[in-house]
Amino acid sequence: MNGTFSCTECTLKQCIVKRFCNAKWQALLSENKNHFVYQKGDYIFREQDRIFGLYMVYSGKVKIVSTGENHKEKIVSLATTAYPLGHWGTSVQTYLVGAFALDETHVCFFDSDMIYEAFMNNPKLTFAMMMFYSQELQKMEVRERYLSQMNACEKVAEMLLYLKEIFGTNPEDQCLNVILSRQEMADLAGGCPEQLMRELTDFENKQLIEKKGKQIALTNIEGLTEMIAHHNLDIYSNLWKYPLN
Amino acid sequence: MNGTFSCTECTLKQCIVKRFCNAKWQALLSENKNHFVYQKGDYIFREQDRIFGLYMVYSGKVKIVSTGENHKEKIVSLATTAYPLGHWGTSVQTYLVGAFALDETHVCFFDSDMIYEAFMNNPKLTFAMMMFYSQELQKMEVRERYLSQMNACEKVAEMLLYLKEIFGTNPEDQCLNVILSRQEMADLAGGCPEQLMRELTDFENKQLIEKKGKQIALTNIEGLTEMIAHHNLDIYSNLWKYPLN
DNA sequence: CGCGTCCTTGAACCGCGTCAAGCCAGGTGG
DNA sequence: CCACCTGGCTTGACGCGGTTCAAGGACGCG
Repeated sequence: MNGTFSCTECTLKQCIVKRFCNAKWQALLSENKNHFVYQKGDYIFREQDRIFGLYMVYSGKVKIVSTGENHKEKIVSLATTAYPLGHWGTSVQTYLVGAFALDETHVCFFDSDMIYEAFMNNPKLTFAMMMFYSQELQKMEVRERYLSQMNACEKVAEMLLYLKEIFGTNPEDQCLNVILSRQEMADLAGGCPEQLMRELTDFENKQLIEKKGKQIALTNIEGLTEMIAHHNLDIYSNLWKYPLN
Repeated sequence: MNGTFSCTECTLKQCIVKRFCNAKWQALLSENKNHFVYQKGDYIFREQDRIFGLYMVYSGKVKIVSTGENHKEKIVSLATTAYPLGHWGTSVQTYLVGAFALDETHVCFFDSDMIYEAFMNNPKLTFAMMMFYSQELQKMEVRERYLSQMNACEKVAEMLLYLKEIFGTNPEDQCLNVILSRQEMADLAGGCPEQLMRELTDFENKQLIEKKGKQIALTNIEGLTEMIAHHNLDIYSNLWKYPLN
């Protein structure tokens, strides 16, 4: 697919391009952008890949990963609709992280030259993008602190709430709208799958969650929140929300 | 001090304002900015303080901290000349982190209204600031991964190299150009002072460093780098450098 | 039906944080 | 000028949490 999705006709209200570009630039970007579709399990880009432009998620679910020794992965963040991917920059030429589709994912792609011109001609777009990065960085700083101070059980609780914040839950059965392997959940919580397992069964015994096959229902969100409240996360309620609302 | 330091006459080449504002805006900002001096031990701002504008470090040494339960601090980053402090934003009204002077520190302060106008009228300034945040965020993502995978000894090595990267070493005796308490080093490495101590004495026995009172001399930087190289930090060499050079 | 992959649980080891006690240095007051 | 005191530094011993290792179970697919 190429250029089949028009920005001017796009109904995505959160999109930063849609919101902060004037009509002329919306049309210009729309004409020249690409629209790609990735299947569950595809890499959108990998660590060390060259950067050619800016990816914006149109729909779907993405994990952002960084790989350590022995190919041990850490999921450093999650992305969905309206999130930029991989933090495009001009001085760093290659991605330091990888982006992986957890589900069928549609992305818009703006090549570097074009998006640079857009930034130069739409101050509000550049400003909004700066705000986005600035706020993500603030969150990350607080996150660095609490991840270093939480124990395994708290990290798992935090992970579940983070998943809920980004992908949401099904209102009917409270199930998370995403399916991850135990390994992936451990990569996100920052532990090993065995320990993750123990915490999950423990949570189930305490009736905080319910395991339904690969699905997880969050039956007591307040209970989970209380478990980690003492880490000075009163800011938690809006910590992981999309920052430009 | 107020308005005594003129941007137009400033010789600081790294300053983002100096580099990316036109002459007219340099003069305008210069007239209306404030210049503050903080002594060693002063807070520039604390967590939860209201945000009134943007701080830029003119000279000195600053630690950025986040506080957890029982007032346990984590140093989430360090800042020196030309670094913005606290990630000014319009939607978040209060700082999520605190900034603390480790040494006599001079800062320029631009109030929110003024800096907003500057951003709207100087696309290259906004763009450069966006790039700064974008790159800091990338570093932070990789950092989140390796901090979660390193053991105590590696974290201490990483901390020492980070200190060198930001504040540098004295070419004569290789001593770090900054003095921190054991507690602060532990807050930075993400451990307890006792463990930090053990690693430092261990490093000294291995002739990687030398303790000279409160000073620390890095006598074998390559050795320290090798200790953590297996964490896929080949990007380390420029990872913590000031990103806009 | 058989195989493979992931999930799950148990057991053992060990790294590191906690606690406690001694040490050293710098500051203060007699 | 020296004795005392206080706060940070240093080292040792202990115990717990979590990772690792190993084995059995469940599920899906050919």
